[in-house]
Amino acid sequence: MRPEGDAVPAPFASALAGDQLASIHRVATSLKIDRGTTLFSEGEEARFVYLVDEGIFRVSRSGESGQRQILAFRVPGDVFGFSDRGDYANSADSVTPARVLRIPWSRLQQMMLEDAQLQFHLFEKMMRDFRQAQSRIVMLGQQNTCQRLATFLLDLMNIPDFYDARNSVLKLPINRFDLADFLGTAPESAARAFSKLESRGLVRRATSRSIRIVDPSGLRMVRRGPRREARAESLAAESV
Amino acid sequence: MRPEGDAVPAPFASALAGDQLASIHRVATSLKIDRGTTLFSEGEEARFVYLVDEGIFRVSRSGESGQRQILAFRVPGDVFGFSDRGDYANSADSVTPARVLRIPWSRLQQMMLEDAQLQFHLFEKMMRDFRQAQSRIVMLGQQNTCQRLATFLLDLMNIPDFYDARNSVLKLPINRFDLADFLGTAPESAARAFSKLESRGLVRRATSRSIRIVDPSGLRMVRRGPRREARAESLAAESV
DNA sequence: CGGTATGTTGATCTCAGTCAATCTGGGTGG
DNA sequence: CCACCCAGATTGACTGAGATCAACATACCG
Repeated sequence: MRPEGDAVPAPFASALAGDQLASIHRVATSLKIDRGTTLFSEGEEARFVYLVDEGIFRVSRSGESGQRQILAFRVPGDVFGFSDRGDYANSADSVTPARVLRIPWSRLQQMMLEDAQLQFHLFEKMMRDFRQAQSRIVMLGQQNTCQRLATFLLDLMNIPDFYDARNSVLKLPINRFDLADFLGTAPESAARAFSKLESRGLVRRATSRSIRIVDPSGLRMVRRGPRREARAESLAAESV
Repeated sequence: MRPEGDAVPAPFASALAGDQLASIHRVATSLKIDRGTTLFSEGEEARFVYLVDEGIFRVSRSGESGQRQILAFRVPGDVFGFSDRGDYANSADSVTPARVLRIPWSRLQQMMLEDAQLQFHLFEKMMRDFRQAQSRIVMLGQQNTCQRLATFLLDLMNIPDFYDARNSVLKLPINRFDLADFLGTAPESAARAFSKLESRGLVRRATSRSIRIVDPSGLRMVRRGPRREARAESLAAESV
């Protein structure tokens, strides 16, 4: 069993081999995307799959009552937009200026059947996304707001684009509204969670988009939650 | 866009073709499993993938503090036990007496690379599981306990094994503890949610494992939640 | 028939959602 | 260049859904 195991972020785990990327390029279109662009919406006919080249995308699903759940953020190397019986099950918009490869699903499907190796890469990507989704189920089912925020911050810290480990400065790619919809909380609760982590000396807010990570292992403690059995009192003094 | 769309349950969506099943049988072992048997636990070396033949399995992940989140129940036709960098990320136990095909992952991997069609079937299964996981993210992130229970019941109603549509009787395959860990609530909250649905005349509890579905469309209303805009008062009277 | 595990209900408390009131920083027009 | 504006962020006060603790009911099983 691996010991502590912060999840390895998807983009760095398995990139496509050069020739596979090349064959994808032959059927794909490279697109420059402005910030805030909607690539597709739930219920639309799913004709394209997208491979992120640069930038960040937000994959979300909305209930009829205005609630929105952000399912995942997609960063370079990630693939999204697979069809659910012909239609998109989710929506996707860019959070930053971005560049993607837009791949016709019919062509990709064809290529997957012809190139089992390529298909296997995509299978592994899908497996990773599945794992990631499962981790989010645990987060939403078991953790309180502070723990969720700690989890989110620790996940981001694995991505060099966002975390300057030298200065312990973490750049947040999203605003509080998106963060709240990702964590499944109200924006106010997200802000309060930041306050709490700050008052415990684990992080320090510089701007709303940039924080200093003061105590990473403290963050990991928060994520794990208080030990229920055996010396629960050591961390039970929540009321600081 | 499809209109109302209760999700099609996994096992009936795409079964493996006969010859593919046959080739899997050649490398797999069919196992009879007693109720309550642990197939594997988180962190163990992931040497086998499992295909459910009969019975129900529980896939779960546990935090250090004793909390357990049930990620999914697996029913006949479902595949589970894929490795996360060599190890199982989750645990799996049988909830009923069961029968599975145990497939060595190395052999399956090999077969997937040789038979792109077979691999594609597994890819589609994985995609469906991924979708299912995303739906659970939405459930846990956005819905209250009653809505979660309604969602669960409606999902079960799509599986003929559990739902006798003729008599509107739904068999629950699990106890309240498992249900609670699945819904991400306390067992008491699950019981209270049942009470509430019953007091609203949507279901009737026969035994703790068998309920009569009185008003399916009412259940769907609960799942959707109150319309926030436009005539919110029509359903806002929660305090019955 | 006890006896234990499960299920339900009641009472209380806590966390997080809601509403409202500032506070802040970045962008704009004068 | 500066005053203003406004969306986003934070904090406070209040409230409600759900967790927790405790009591009781029921069912299952030897």
